[in-house]
Amino acid sequence: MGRRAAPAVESVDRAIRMLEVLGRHGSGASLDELATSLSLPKSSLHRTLAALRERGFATQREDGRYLLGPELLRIAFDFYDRLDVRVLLRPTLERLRGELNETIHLGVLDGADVVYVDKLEPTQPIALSSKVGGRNPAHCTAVGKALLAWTYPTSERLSTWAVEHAPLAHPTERTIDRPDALAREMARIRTDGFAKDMEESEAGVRCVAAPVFFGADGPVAAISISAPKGRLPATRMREVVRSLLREIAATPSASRAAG
Amino acid sequence: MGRRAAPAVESVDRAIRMLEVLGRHGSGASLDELATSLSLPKSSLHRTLAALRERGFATQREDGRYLLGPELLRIAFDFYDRLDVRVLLRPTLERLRGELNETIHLGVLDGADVVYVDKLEPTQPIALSSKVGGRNPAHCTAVGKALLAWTYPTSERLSTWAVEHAPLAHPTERTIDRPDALAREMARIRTDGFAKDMEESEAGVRCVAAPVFFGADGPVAAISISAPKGRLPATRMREVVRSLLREIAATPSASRAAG
DNA sequence: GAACGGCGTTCCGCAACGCGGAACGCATCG
DNA sequence: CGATGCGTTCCGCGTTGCGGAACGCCGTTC
Repeated sequence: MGRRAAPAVESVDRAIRMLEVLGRHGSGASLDELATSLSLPKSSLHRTLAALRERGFATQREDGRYLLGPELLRIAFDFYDRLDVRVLLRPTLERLRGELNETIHLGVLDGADVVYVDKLEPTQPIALSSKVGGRNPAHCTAVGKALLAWTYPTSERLSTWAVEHAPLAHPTERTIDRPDALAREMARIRTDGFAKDMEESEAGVRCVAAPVFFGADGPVAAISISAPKGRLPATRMREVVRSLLREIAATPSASRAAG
Repeated sequence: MGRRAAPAVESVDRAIRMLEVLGRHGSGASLDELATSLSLPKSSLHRTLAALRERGFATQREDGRYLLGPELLRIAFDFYDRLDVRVLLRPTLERLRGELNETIHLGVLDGADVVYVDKLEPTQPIALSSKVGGRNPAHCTAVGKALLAWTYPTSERLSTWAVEHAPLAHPTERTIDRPDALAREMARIRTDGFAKDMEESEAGVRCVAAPVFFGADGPVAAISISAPKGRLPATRMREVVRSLLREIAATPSASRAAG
């Protein structure tokens, strides 16, 4: 960990570091634990903790240990609920379209389906039938697979999903719907960090997709780029994936928080 | 809202107020919006926001608007995941046993069942068969009903739960298992703020229970007090409920966050 | 195309505010 | 009963955060 520049407001910076430590202690942290892990004198900690307590960002158990407060949780859950992914990701989608000039989709998971919440079309002539509000089976689209891979991050949880929504549709001969093959595909997606759709939902159409997280465990949405097979040979596909991942990484809050 | 005493650390207090405002704007707040809603000069805001940004508690969109940052969400979700309800609520359970000298249970919801994660026994002779780790159908116990009422806060969501876990057990003649009656019971529980079990899971045993929230939307656990019918006539039941609600309210973070 | 308004950002001098060492109060333990 | 370990309080020093004012960069207006 490199040297950090002087914080803009020291007391605020300290307060946040305290919250980070408190967050790691599900059953509370003692003043001393905080003092050693933050290398701060107890009196300073105590003062700042008082400020946090006043606003419900920290609480104190009767035995003295400090906990993360309910207000912080409330604010986070609340914000998460009203996150407007469409507004937040619009600039990113536009940059991607500008760079690649292909169809860009933004989708979320709803049961067995993906629902498209936004779509940008390229200037080149192309007619993909999807539209905002439309649905597709999750397991045969890139957006859907990207969402599934991180929403159900183990084979067990994925297969629970699969049996709940069986039978899985099979729109093309390349659709992956066998449970074991699907599980392997998901594992691969998690390793790679993105999902592909090689004509699995529509003959002649390829897509790549990657999830956006906004700080949560599971993905909030996924972004995909779709194009006719002829415009997405393996080499261009790699470039497109690189652009996609770079733009997501450059979007405030979008990429997965560091573990 | 009454006059607030001088905050322990002004800059920290301001930072928190900023986070609260940011949390209300799912698609970002402009500097001016923050300035007016917090009555602070823009230069001060700017400085503090820089500190928040450095730690990922705020981010800025390319158009300048400020958002709640991913680190705050991460910390909150993370803490919530490792919340140790048993440790956190032990003191509360002990106070309740001290006050009432009855059996106290702490339970969480798991599918169709409640699972008891803690239990305190009274000094008076009584043998309730439950034990830590044990299970009971949720819909016929006070703990379970308290959890269901707020986990599935509408009749629709409750009936989804009910069909998923049908058929519902019917251990005593007073068990409520008809869907419409169950929905009415849940509505009543939400209005009252607590659940009763009038010999619905075991003949001769009454319970009351209330949920604990820890800042989230849904309850994390519920606390119940159980006693033979003879020791819980209507009048004592009211007292017991009052104690229960009071102790939960007095427990840091436990009660529902203000909307 | 000059003037304007609205936005986020930077500067800087004043003093308020946060800083931390030291002492305190209160438990528990040997 | 002294020793230890905890959270808490005090207080004088000087660093740090404060906010008014000015800046730079857009789009809009006339």
